[in-house]
Amino acid sequence: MNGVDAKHRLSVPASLRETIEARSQTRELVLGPDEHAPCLIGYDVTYFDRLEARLEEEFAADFGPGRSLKARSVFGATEHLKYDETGRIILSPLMREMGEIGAHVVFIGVGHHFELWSPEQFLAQPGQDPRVLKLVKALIAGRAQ
Amino acid sequence: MNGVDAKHRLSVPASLRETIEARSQTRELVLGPDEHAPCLIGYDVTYFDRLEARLEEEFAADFGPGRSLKARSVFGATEHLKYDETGRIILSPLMREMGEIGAHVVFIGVGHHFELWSPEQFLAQPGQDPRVLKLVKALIAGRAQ
DNA sequence: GGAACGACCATAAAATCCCATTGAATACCC
DNA sequence: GGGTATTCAATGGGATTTTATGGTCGTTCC
Repeated sequence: MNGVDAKHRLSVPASLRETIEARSQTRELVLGPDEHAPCLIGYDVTYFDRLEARLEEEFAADFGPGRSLKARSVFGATEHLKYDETGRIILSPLMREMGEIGAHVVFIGVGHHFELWSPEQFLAQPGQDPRVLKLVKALIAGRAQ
Repeated sequence: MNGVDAKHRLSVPASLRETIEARSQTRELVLGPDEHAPCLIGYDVTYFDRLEARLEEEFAADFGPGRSLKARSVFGATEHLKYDETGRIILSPLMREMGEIGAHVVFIGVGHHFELWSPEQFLAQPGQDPRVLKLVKALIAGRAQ
């Protein structure tokens, strides 16, 4: 669990940075809303580019309204973020709103992408692994002191 | 959300300028009406060229009324705009009219293109992410003071 | 003349960089 | 093994730069 400071800066965990750099050869990541849960979803730029290409292909000859709607819902609220030498990104108001992000954030690695949760939202989510829940609870308790 | 001043100047967000310049090596963008939504749609010039080529392909040897109708609806009222050192474009009366643009504008990046909305029109559009809506509402409220 | 437009300069706020500190995990050595 | 250096991740805070935007001053074209 990492903190979000008064300047809305957030340290991306070093381990995550490592995999991002290995995959994309950049210090960038793409962040956007998750479609189904109150959290943010992030990936390296190569994965984003593949999504983009797929959509482009799918709607190749389609200048119609379907394209516009779909594209907007998929990409409309994503941001490309570079992190600096110390590994920090800045969370925009939009991201903070969509992820319901407060003073702390939980990073959850999920295979090819990762999720960003407010600890409270994470705990409130039904069907979580009790072991993970226990860990997050412990982390929150630690911060509370 | 960026403001449109009394001279109808509008700052293009720096992040968008960056991708435009990376893709097209120019400080230009193409702006036109969206076919199906009350907003403007913008591209870098290379994407515009690709759209043109795609249309050319689709209608190959067909010079009938369908082609010109489509061409008109896609390219009919577009403008090539250069932005200056400070990143501002000037919105013509036509653009302001077609996009129903008033004192403020919402930029939405959508993969290879972007959209320009009047905040009010954006809110009125069905199927939007409620979290984005909430933020835009807050921005409008903030500007209203 | 004067309205519209463009090239500049000015400024406040926000983003970004840079250095310092904390603190935990690891390596090292006796 | 116990205690102590060392490394590096995470973070705090100030300095610096960039962004968005307001304003001024010529120019051009009716």
